[in-house]
Amino acid sequence: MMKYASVKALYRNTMDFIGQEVHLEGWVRTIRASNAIGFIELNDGSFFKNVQIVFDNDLPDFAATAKLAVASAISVTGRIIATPGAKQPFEIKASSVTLEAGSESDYPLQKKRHTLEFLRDIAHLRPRANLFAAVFRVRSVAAHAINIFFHERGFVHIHSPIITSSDAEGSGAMFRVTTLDLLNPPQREGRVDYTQDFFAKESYLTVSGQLEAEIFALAFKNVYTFGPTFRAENSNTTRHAAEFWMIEPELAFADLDDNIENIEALIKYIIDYVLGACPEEMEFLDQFVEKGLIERLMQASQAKFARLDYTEAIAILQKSGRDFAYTPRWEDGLQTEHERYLCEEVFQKPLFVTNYPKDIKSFYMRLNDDDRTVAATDLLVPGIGELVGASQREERYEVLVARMRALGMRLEPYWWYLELRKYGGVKHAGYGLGFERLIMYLTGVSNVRDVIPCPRTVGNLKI
RNA sequence: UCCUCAGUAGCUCAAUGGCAGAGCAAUCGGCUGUUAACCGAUAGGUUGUAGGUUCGAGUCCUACCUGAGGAGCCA
Repeated sequence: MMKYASVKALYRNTMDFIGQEVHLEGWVRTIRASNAIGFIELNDGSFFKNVQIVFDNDLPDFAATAKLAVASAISVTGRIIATPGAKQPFEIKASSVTLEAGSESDYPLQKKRHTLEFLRDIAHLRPRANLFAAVFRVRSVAAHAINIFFHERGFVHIHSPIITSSDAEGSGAMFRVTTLDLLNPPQREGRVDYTQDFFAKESYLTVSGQLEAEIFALAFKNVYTFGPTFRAENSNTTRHAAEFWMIEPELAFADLDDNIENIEALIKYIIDYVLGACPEEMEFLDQFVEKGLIERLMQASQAKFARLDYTEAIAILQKSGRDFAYTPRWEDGLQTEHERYLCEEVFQKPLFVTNYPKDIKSFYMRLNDDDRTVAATDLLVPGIGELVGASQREERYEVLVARMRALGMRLEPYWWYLELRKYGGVKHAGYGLGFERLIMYLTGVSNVRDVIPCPRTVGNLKI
């Protein structure tokens, strides 16, 4: 009895299929043929690996099949044969091969290593390359792991808004959202009159869902957001995209220590989940992208993350004897070279740096008793740098207002944020986890443009 | 935005200031078990763009464009 089979099912339950006739549909990854026998490697998208289809000149349209172009879509009927001793554990002896959609000879993906730069130029085809097949399945599985982690712990998933009227953190340039005619905008007293814009005020794409998440943390206790965020900064590095995804949990009745515990548990959960669910993908990444990747992740999952007070971090840097391009100074914060030294050389594992100077951190972070630092932490991981930015939030109304005034912020746009402090505004804490940076950490891929389906960076919006 | 490096065939790369080439891919042919298959042949070029130096520029100079890496900013 013939049945449809996914390639994943064939690999995961091979014994159930041996000797059976099955039907598959997928795309030709490679094909090679002589005048009497040929081999197709078929990928159906269900699994990282391909299945080998064998066809010989008993097939009525053998000659046409042997000339199939790479990337052609076909459906195949055939019998599963065990092939002990061969590179693949089993193969399919085809009794029929039907062309579903042809391909052309100028298909750019070859059976050889391509540069990442070239593959970025063909972003519409690169998911068919092994590297991206691995990366984007890991990305999907990691996203799922995050949702499971939080739901198992009773967190409520909040869909925070994409369009916002406030510059949430005072951080980063924002993309303006408008329906005004840019060639002839309405004006009033020499300036653009945004009261005539769609929302009757200035509006932007969000740079963070945090402030809105706080609203819901003070109703549901534990919440998280998981969605796109936008930064219009003119930054061009391997770690920055203009559009990226962020996970922003917010925990009420929680302080910085509770926050840190949650972060560490989340990251270990994701690592374990991905290693368990994507063994083929991780094996490939370990072999071709970063040697020792799996070992590195397993160690991170088992070891306790390091913790270091910021003031002590500066002292370590100053005593290191290293010739840094930027001399470590307490009031200047940590430069990339400082973070790398601490994380990759001193501790050699994920590292929480805590209690940063208030003057280099955002207004909403809770002031410590020393009056010069805030209850904030960055999680630094080897190879990536800052993976998570976290803080306990300033829940004391008067302290928050004083801080905002000191920074010259207008209070009016934040009226609701301040009001949260008036009505049962308990201590609470939260963090932002950059999802693309997490995927880089999990896959060993070193450029953010290669872990996001359609990357947006300065001057680059291809697809 | 700043610094550095690089742009030559579809891809990856050669070419001392002196005839623009190879491997892979493609196309055609051969081959009965391949798995980055193999063997033979064919085709493929405004050397990123615009100027300049020179008898002569892929090569040297200037500007610009594009890409990459690093820094700043950040997740």
